[in-house]
Amino acid sequence: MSTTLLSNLNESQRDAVSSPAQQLAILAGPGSGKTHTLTSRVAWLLASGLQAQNIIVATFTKKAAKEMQERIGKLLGDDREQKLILGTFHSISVRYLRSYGYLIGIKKGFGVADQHDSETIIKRIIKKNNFMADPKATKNKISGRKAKGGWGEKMEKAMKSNNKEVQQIDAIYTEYEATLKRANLLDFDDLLLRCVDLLRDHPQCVSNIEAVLIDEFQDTNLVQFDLMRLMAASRKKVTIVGDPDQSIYGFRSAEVKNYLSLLRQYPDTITISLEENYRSSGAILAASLKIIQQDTSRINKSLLATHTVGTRPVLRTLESAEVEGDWIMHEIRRCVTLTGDLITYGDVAILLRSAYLSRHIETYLGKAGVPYRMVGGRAFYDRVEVRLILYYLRVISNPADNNAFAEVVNLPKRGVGDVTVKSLIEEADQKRMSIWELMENGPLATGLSAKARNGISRFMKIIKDARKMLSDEEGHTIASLMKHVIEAVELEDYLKKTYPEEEDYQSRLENVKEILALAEEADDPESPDYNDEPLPEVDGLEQNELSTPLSNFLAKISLATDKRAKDAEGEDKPRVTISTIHAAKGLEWPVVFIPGAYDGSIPNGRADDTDEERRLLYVGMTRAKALLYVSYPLIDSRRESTRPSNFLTPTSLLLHFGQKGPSFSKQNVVPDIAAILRLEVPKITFTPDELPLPSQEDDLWPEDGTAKARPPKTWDQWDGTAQYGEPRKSLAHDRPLIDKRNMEPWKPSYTTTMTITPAFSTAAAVLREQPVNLGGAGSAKRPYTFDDDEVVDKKSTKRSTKRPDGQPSLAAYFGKPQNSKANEPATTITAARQTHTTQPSVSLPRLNHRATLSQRGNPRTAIPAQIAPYVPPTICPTLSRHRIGGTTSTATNRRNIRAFTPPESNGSKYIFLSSSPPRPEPGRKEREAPRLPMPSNSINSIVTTAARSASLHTTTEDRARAQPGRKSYGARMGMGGWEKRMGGSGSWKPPSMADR
DNA sequence: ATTACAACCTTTTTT
DNA sequence: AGGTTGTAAT
Repeated sequence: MSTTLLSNLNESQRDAVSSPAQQLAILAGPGSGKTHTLTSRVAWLLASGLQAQNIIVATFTKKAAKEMQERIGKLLGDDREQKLILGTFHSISVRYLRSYGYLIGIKKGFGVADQHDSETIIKRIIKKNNFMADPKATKNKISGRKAKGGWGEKMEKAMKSNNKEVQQIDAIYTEYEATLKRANLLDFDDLLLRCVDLLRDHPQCVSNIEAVLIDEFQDTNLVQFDLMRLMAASRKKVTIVGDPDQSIYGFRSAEVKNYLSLLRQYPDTITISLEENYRSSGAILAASLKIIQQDTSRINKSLLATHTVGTRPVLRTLESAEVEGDWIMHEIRRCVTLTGDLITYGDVAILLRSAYLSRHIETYLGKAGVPYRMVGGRAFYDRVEVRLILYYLRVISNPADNNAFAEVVNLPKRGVGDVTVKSLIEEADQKRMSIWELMENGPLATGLSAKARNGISRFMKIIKDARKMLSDEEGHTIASLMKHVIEAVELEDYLKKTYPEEEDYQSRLENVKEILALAEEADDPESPDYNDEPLPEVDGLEQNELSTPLSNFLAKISLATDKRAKDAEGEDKPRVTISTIHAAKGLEWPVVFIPGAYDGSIPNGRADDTDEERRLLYVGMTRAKALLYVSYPLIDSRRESTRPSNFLTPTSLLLHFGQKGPSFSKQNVVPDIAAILRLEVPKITFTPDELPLPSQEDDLWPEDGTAKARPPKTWDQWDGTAQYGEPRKSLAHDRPLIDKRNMEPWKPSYTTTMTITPAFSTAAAVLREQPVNLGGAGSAKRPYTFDDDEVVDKKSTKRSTKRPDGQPSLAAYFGKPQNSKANEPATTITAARQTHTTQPSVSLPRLNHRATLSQRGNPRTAIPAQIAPYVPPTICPTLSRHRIGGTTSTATNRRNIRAFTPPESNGSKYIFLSSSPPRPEPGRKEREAPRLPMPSNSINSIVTTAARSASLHTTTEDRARAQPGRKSYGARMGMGGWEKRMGGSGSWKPPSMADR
C-alpha cells in the first residue's frame, strides 16, 4: 500500500508525504503537485496507523475540501475518507460549535450571517447614525480587527483615541455585535473566534485529534493559526502546505507571516519545497518568475520547468476595453481554429482582477457565439428567486433574524415599503427585541398604515404556518417547508410577472427546482451528504446538538461559496471560462488570458498592498499551461486613459513577452503546445480560403494600441474589423461578426492536403513571432510599445552592447556562460530565419493518425504510445497529469485522465520532446530543520532549465544551426530522428509518419 | 407620506 | 447587477 502510494510521487513529494516529522511545512510552488502531495500525506498517515476520525484537514475553499476528499477517497479505496474531519475552517468550526457550543453559551438554532447580512446590518447602522462611512470598507475593517483576534485592547485604545474615524468604526462595531447577538447570528469571523474560545477553554473537545493538516496555509489569518494550534494541541502533529507567493487574501487578513509564526511555535518544523512545475511552459514560468521576483522581500523560491520552453507569453496593447474584448474573442477563435482541435473552448480561461471587467468580453463572446461560463459571477444562491426562498426559511428557522425578516417581508410586494421596515427595525432595536416579538407583543410606537399592517400580517401568517409544520411531528422536512413557501407566496406567478421573458422565467424556475432538490437531498438520511458525520465522541464530554436540521441546512448554504453553475445541458459542451483570478487559484488551463492589466486594475486602485496585487498577477499567469496572454487597453471601460501595469513595464520583462499572439503557422508553436498538453500534434489541413478567420495572424489591431487604419482584410463575410480609423463607436458590433460555420470549432478536413500560407506576414513579422525570440533583428526594430522612453529609445543601440540589469542574456537562454558574446548566435539565428521565411509557405507538421474518437464525441486523442513525448525517469507520468482543482471542462479532464504510457526506449522516434532533464539535488537527503528554502540563484536555474529545453525540444532547423554548441545537450535525448530529418539539406520538412 | 417603478451610475478580491 | 435617484401613482 505504502509503496503504491509513494511510487506516484517525485522525490521531494515522497520526502514530504512520508516524512516522520511532527511538524511539516511543505512549500509548494504553482503546479508542483500540492494537492496530490497533501492527499497522499493523509493516506500515508492513515496507513501508518492513525484513525480517520482523529484527523483534521482544513482547506480554504469548499471546492478544495470536496476535491481533497474525493482524491483521498480514490487513494484509499475504502470509505474512510468520510470519517475525516475535513472541510473549510469555517465549516469545521460550525461542526464543533454545533456539538460543543453549549459549553461556551452558544444558543440553540444559531444562524450564520453571511457577507450580505453583515453588510446590510452595517449599512443600516451607518444610516441611522448619519455616519459617512462606506459600508463595505467598514465591514472589512471590523472583520479585519476580529480576524486579528478580537477587539479587546485595541478597542480600549480606540476609545481613548481622538481619531474620529476610529471612534466611528468602534461605535458601529459595538452596535453590529449587539445586533448579531440579539438575532442569534454568528458572522464568519465569529465562527472562528468562538471556536477558538471553545477549544481554548475546553481542550478536551479535540483531545482525540492525532494530526492536523492545513491547505493553502498562506491564506490563514491569525485566528485560523490559533485554531490550528488548538486543534493540534494534544499530539502536535501538524502538516501545512502553502506558497507565500500565492498569498492573495491579505485583504481578508491572511498572514503570510504565519509561516514564520509556525517556525517559532514549533522550532522542529521540517520544511520541504516542491519546486518542479508540471504545469506551465518554460517561457510562461520564466515570465511569471520575473514578475514575482520584483518583490524583493519575498522568500526566494525556485521554480523548475519540466516542460519545453514553448511560446513566449504575449503582452498586448489594445485601443480600448471594447477592442480588448473583441481581440480576445478573435484570439480565442484563432487558437481554436489554427491548432486543429488541440485547443477547444474549454481549454481557455479569461482571468480578471475584478468581475465587472467581464462586460465587454462577454459581449463579444456572446456575439461571436463562443460559449462561455462565468465563475464567481452571481452565485446561484444570490439569485433573487433562490434568495427569496432561503430568507423565508431563515425567518422560519429563527424569527428573531431581523435581517432576514426585513429582506423578504415585502417580497413579493405587499405594500410594506422601506420606510416602514426602517422604522420597525429602529423601534425593535430600541426595545432590544426582534421585529417579530415587537409585532407579536406590544403596542407599536410606529404608526402603520392599514396597507402595511396588512402586508406584514400576511407575511407573518406564512411564517407561522410553517413554524406549525416545524413543531408538528410529521411533515417538517426542509423540502416541505420550501414547498409551503413557494405556494404561499405564489412564487411561480410572481416570477412570471417579474420576468416576462420566457427564457428568463424558465431558468429561474429551474433554480427553484434546484434549491428544492438540494433540500430533498438534505432531508434524505440515505444521501451521502458529504461531511456530515457527527464528531467523534470524546471521553467525558457530552455533545449537545445545538442546531436543527433546518438551521444546519441554512448554515451550510451560508458557507457555500460553491457557485452552483451546474448547467445540466451545457455540461458536455466545452466552454470558455471567465473567472476572477482569486477564484481561479488552484486551477489551470492550456490557454489563459489576463485582460485589463493596467494601472488601477492590477494593481487595483483600492488595494493598499501592492505586493499582493503583484502576487495576484503571478497567480493568474501561473494558471496557464501553454499559452498566456496578458493585455491592457489604453482606454478603460470608463473611457479614461490608462497606463500599463507597473508590474509589466520593467525592462527586464521585455524579453519575456511578445507583442502579439503567436503565429500558429510557425513550425514549433503547435507542436510545443501539443507537447505541453501531452497531446498528439494534430494534422492540420485546410486551405486559407476556408479559414473561418479574418486573419491567421494577430494583426487585426495595431500592436501599439493606436486606431490607425489597417489594410482591409480580404475575407468573405467579414465586415467588422476592417474599419480602423473610424471612431470606436462605429465598429459594427451589432452586425453578425462571423458566418455560421464559426459557431462550431473548426474541424480539419482530412481529404485536402494543405499548407497554411501566412497571409499577411512579412519576414519581420514572422521574426518577431518566433516562439522564443531573444532579440533578433525583428524585435530590435520596434521592440516594445511601452511609453517608457528609456526602453524605446535606448534599446536598439544598447542591446547589443550592454543589457539592462536583470535582463537575461541570449546566452543564458542557450545555456552558455553569461559572459560570452550574446549577439553572435543572434545574428546566426536571424540569418537562418530569414532564409527560412523566404519560402512561400510554412507547413505544419503532419502526422497520420487519430485513433477512434474518445468518449462522447471528444474528437481529441491522447498521445498514442509510439509517439509519446519522452519522459525522463524523475518525472512521473501521473504527476505530470495531475491537476489541481476539478472544474475545467470535462473534455480537458477526460484527456488528462487518460493513461499515459511511457515510451519504449527507442529514442529516435520521439519527436516533440517535453520535460527537462533530471536535476541533481546534492545534499537533499540531509535536510535540516527549520530551513528557509532556496539558494538565490533561482533565476539562473529556471533560465538554464528553459534554455536546455529550448535547445532540446524546439525543433527547428534554424535554431539547431544557430547553436553550434548545442549538441552537448542534445545528444542525451535521442535527436536521431531530427538529425536524419534535417539531413543538412537546408529545406526543412515537417516530421511525419512517413519518416517511420 | 409612502410605495412602485424607470433611468442612471458604479463596480476589488471572498470564507 | 446593485444601488441610488427621480418621478408617477396610490
